Amino acid sequence: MPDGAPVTAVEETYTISQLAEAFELTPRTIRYYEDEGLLTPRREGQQRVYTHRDWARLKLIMRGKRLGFTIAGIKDFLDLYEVGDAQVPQMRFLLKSARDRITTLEQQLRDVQQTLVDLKDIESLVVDHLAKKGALDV
Amino acid sequence: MPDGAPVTAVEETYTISQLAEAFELTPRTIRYYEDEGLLTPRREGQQRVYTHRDWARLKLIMRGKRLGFTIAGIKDFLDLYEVGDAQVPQMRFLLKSARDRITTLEQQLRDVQQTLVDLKDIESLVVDHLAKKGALDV
DNA sequence: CCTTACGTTTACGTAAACGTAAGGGTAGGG
DNA sequence: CCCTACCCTTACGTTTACGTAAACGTAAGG
Repeated sequence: MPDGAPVTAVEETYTISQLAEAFELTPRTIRYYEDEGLLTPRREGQQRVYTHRDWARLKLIMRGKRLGFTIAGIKDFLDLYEVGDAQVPQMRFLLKSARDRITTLEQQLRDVQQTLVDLKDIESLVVDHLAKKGALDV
Repeated sequence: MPDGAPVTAVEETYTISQLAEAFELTPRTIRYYEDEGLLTPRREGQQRVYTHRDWARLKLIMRGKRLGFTIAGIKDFLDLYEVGDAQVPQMRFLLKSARDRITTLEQQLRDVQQTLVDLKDIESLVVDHLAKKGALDV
């Protein structure tokens, strides 16, 4: 190992369109998330430079979207992951936020499970119906 | 029991504002759902008359909203419950819809569960932090 | 008869989450 | 040097899911 080589590898970075393609978004959308404070990429001149940290955040953002959260809701959620450097009153606030969100997620969990039960009932009902009609291929 | 009494009780009905209060919606919202084809109440003169069937549909609508579905998505979902009187091609379509929706719901289930794990981690992390700082009351 | 409380329709307003176009900068390749 | 392919900002357009206001009908109560 040559002298003076950095201990940590040079961090891998991404352009906006690389991120866009990876997450099947448009650059416009990613800039929008920045406007809303969900991402804060470094700048090189005018260009945005994204790191694996932004990548991770985008994964959380996409998950939040699949759960039907609003962008503002996702922002609050992301803030919860930044607990490290918070003072006591701020941490109390975060704790309450986290617990509130846990409550609604537990409701959502029940809703998803019940809906899955309903849909599977419907599915077998339809399959039976089709079977009787002689349209046998499930 | 006097002669000629109806076998089935007179069906209980609701006004729009009764439904609105029960589900914490506004009448405007309920009329909107009608515009979008989610509800089709009977009319008495000009007034809408809702039955327990509409009540049940509204419960499903609210669940769909908690799951982050769009109104159009909820409409498709409600249609699945109306399988009874469908012809074979229509039933094939419904079957595919149901299965698609099951797939995304199973993804949503995983998302909810993972997010709950994350949030509970964060919660205990914050609690520990507060404990160390002497702010002991959990 | 007048007010209050409900219901109705029609229609414009609004917030959220982007899409889309206009106009311009920069780096590399032929 | 020009073209292509990116990047940027600014700003107006669009869809969804209602809110809100106007203008009116009707039945009950004082």
